[in-house]
Amino acid sequence: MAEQNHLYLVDGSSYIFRAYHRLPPLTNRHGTPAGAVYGYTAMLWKLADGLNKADGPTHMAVILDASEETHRNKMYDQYKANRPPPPEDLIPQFPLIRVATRAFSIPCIEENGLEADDIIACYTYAAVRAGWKVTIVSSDKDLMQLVDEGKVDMLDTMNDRRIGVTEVLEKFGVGPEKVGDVLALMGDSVDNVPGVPGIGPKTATQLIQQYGDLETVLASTHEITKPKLKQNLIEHAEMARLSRRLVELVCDSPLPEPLEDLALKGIPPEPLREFLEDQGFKSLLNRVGKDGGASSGGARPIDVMASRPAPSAKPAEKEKITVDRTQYEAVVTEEALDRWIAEAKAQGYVAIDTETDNLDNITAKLAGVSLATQPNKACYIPIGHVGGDLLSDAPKQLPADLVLGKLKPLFEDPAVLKIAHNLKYDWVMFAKAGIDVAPYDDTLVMSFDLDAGRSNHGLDELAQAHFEHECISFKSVCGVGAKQISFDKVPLDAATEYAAEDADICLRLWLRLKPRLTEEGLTRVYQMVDRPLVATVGKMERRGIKVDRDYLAKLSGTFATEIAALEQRVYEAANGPFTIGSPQQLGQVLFDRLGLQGGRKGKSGQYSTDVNELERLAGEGVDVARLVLDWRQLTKLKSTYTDALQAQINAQTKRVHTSYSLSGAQTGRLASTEPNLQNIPIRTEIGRQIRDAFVAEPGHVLMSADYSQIELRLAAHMADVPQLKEAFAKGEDIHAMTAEELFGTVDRDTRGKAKTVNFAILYGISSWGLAGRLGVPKDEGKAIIDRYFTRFPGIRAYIDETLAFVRENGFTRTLFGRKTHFPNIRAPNPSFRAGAERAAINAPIQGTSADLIKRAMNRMDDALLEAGLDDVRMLLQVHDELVFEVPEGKEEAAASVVRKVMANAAEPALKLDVPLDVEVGWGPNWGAAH
DNA sequence: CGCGTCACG
DNA sequence: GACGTACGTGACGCGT
Repeated sequence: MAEQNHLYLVDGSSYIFRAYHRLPPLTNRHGTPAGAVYGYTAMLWKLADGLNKADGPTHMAVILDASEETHRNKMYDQYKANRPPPPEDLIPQFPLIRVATRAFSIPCIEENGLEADDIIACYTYAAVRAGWKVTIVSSDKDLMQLVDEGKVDMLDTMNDRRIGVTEVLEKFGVGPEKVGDVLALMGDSVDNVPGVPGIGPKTATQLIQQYGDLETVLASTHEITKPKLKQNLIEHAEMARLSRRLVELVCDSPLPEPLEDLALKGIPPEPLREFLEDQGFKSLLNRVGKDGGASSGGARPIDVMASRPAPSAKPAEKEKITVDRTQYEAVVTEEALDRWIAEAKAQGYVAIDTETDNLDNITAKLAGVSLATQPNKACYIPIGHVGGDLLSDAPKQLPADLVLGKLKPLFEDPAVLKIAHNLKYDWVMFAKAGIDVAPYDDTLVMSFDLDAGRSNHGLDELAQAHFEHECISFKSVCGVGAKQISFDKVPLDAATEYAAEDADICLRLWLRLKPRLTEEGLTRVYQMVDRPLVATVGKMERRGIKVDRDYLAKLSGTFATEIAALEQRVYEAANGPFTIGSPQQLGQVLFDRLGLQGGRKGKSGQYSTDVNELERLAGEGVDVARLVLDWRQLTKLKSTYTDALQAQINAQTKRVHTSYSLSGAQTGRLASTEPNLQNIPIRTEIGRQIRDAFVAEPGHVLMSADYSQIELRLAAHMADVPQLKEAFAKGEDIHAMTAEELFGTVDRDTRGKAKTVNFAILYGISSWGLAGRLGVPKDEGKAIIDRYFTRFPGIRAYIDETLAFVRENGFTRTLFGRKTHFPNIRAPNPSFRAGAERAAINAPIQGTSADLIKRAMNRMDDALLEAGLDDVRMLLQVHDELVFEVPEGKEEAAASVVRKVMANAAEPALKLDVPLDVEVGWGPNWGAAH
């Protein structure tokens, strides 16, 4: 039985865009990063399911746009130039299209230099010549040119509508063979095809109906009576001809794969099941095998985002892997490099890692780049290696310019997902080389979002924890201590094993962690908050902040003099010299030599000499104690700030570049290191001087914007405390209001106490601790807490609910879904347990605050750009504060944008019951900006 | 490398 | 009744 073959050509690229915007669950204001892929998967299933049915496919292929420029760009550089970049949460879905298609065992075709429309045209003509029927699965009006009665039709799966000649006539008023002429006249704003001004669909159709084709219209302008139309046709004749060529489909290119290879053989369940499990598409998963494809009840939306109660009290089972390092390849020829790049493109994702000569990525130079496309399939591309010593030559390697020139299109290819572990480091390295890595995933950030509080997130540790695999250690490759060598001196074979393994492990980790994000309800915080932050923070680190070295040196000198004077006075008062900086010696001097009373010994058997103890003694009139306190303050300021900060000024940029750890704080906060710019003094006048060393470039000011009492506001919202919410709404003094509620009167004393109590609440209160802080008996501390809970019952409920949840689940969540795990919440040791409980009460509040400022940071550069303030630069984040460098004269404009972005950071995901108040100030330096 | 101390939010 | 005495960080100096 010679049934007629029927080829279905799926326009994958256009489908995913429409699915993203139009699928019902995706009108959801957050979007879901797998939503468009889900729609695509469901659509593909429905189509492939039609095998053996009337008018169903016998052959099928998905056609994609290769990202390269096409001949149309050469004709017209404005072609598709007005396309906005795809939405951020759509980008990571592009590569998944290929993965999904492969899961159905359906060919996926793309070709450099050809758009999907052209490939579709080529296949359509070829199939028609072979006597086949063709259905083009798309609703792109350009493709309507291909429709042919009884041979070629289109299928718009969004509306489940067949498009034949009748439908084309309906839409264009002309047959398919004239559609190109109509399009040429009316233009196409989506592809930026110019057309002729003043001519829209109606006029274009009317003209083509009257004259037959474009050339005849252009040759007949003398007959046209409307003067403006006539003039436009004459003036823009060339644009119309150009437009005609732009909409012309290429139909004579060789087929990348022969027609017969597109035969549909049903849907083998296995790769499909794996893909659906990986994506967490549960309702589709239920259909695998069960109905053998019978159910085409359409795609039932959607459980992508359904956050099932996660069994996350215990981490997932280990999965033992076998790493075969002999399969790794050192890439030293152009042919090999091209082969790896092609492999990565075909795969749609690639794990990457960079090796450098230096850990400081602001000054480091690239030693090489490793890629991994599949487990055990990884390579290392050396580009900056030198000889191991003066006598040996550099190994054979490709020129760095050539390698980076070839990697750039891959690393910037929107259809290829780049995966790295701690991408921020690599991102900065590539940014220096003019490469903007995108789209990307970061397995460090994924691991942090999934397992904060119950796991470390280093690649080597994760390899051990997830795969029972021991990575080659950096030390074994580069050595330790004085004998340590930089990576660019490591011999090529050892470098390849080490570097390729990192990319290999990273890829395997990604495969393992990715599906857990949806399963555990973490896609939002990952996709919308932490993942974009990699690039946001990378930019800030590269910018750095200017520090006035001379000023710091002067301050160091002043401190040194004062410290020396204090030392002499301490020795006099203590009857002899000793090492003041040694708590051990100081304790002995105070409590043994001087015989002071009340020395407390801790578990180390050492006297405590901390600030509380010394303050107590100083209050009792012990001069040494006061002198030591002053000495400590000054030595701390000198060693940690005035001296250390000078050494941190980068020789190349003359600025200080901190590094922000994205996984540093379990609550979701950032942590700043080398140097820590989140603990620059402010609380004392003498320490505050250090802030004046942070300055703006000439012609600029530093601007500081900070959230006012953000954690208390969030507590008011989350615990639903009407009095607090009302006070914030009215802009009242919140501590005074608390004092009124607690003590019935407001004065300096009660307001101070109320402030302490408010903070105690945020930190997980204990009556003992509060009593100690307030310096009152513990009974009174307890009474105050009881009164607080009576006045603000929501607080009690919040604490009880939070504790009940964390005891049940082992983790807490912020308002945006961020998890923090508390393995100690059921610890037998009561002190561990109590500590976990206090931390668990605090984590949702501190973490939500972190989520908010991160959202603001991710949006800031775009908002500034939109306001024409692209020369305003966000430099630092200090938990509830952002610091900017602003050109003089633009302060007010910048302040307004910054305030707006920060104040609206919760929206549109959340509507808070309290306003977020942002205080903005500026001046020549950080100190003056407050 | 652990501890104590102290800088910040 | 034991436990330890507020949440989250990072850097420095001392002493081992």
